[in-house]
Amino acid sequence: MEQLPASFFNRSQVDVIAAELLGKQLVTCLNGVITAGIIVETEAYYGAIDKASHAYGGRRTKRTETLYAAGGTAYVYLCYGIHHLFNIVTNQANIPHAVLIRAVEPTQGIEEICRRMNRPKPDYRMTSGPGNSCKALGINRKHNGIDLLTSPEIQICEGLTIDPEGIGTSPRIGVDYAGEDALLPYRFYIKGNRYVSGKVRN
DNA sequence: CGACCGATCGTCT
DNA sequence: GACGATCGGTCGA
Repeated sequence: MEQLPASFFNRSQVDVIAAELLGKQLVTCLNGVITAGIIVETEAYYGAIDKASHAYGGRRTKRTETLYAAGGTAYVYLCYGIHHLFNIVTNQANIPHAVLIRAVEPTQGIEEICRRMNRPKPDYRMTSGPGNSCKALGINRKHNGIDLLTSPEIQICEGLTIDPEGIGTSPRIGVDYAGEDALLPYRFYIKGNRYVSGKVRN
């Protein structure tokens, strides 16, 4: 499987990257077990100028430091004390853009994914939502800061080509605190895909 | 269905 | 000491 090059992640428009990540494959290899899925839902976070971003206003803390790494770095953090959320840092170093992976459609290692999610058989809810996607693919805070271009554990690879008309957009989910920035159309998803989270799927 | 609520903890104030 | 870029269960209609 062919990995995406650094030039894909180093670009300056994170919303364009978020849309183009739809259809790509997110692959993990943990203890020799491969699990993978097609990315079907993403959100773009525009860094310093985006009130919904952890790096709004150039905010730099121990946690957000990862966002300032070069494009292609993994940013993983714990949300609500329970869920891990996986992001891909984009743009050049010191520009804290990131794409949140909100849902994937499983393609490899489905039995292992069922085991991790404690389900007897495959179910479209298994990998719907950012917390579930992380758990299903075995991603956790240990992966924060790793370079996706060279890591043996997590890779982003070529996948399906998605027709622009098959892509839906909407405001981002769960960012009401961001004022007017909560309205920006920075959520992207594959229209009609079963694994897309939330109500808006078409 | 939709609305509500509890779980649970790292991070920042 | 407060608060989430969430999830799954429960309750009522």
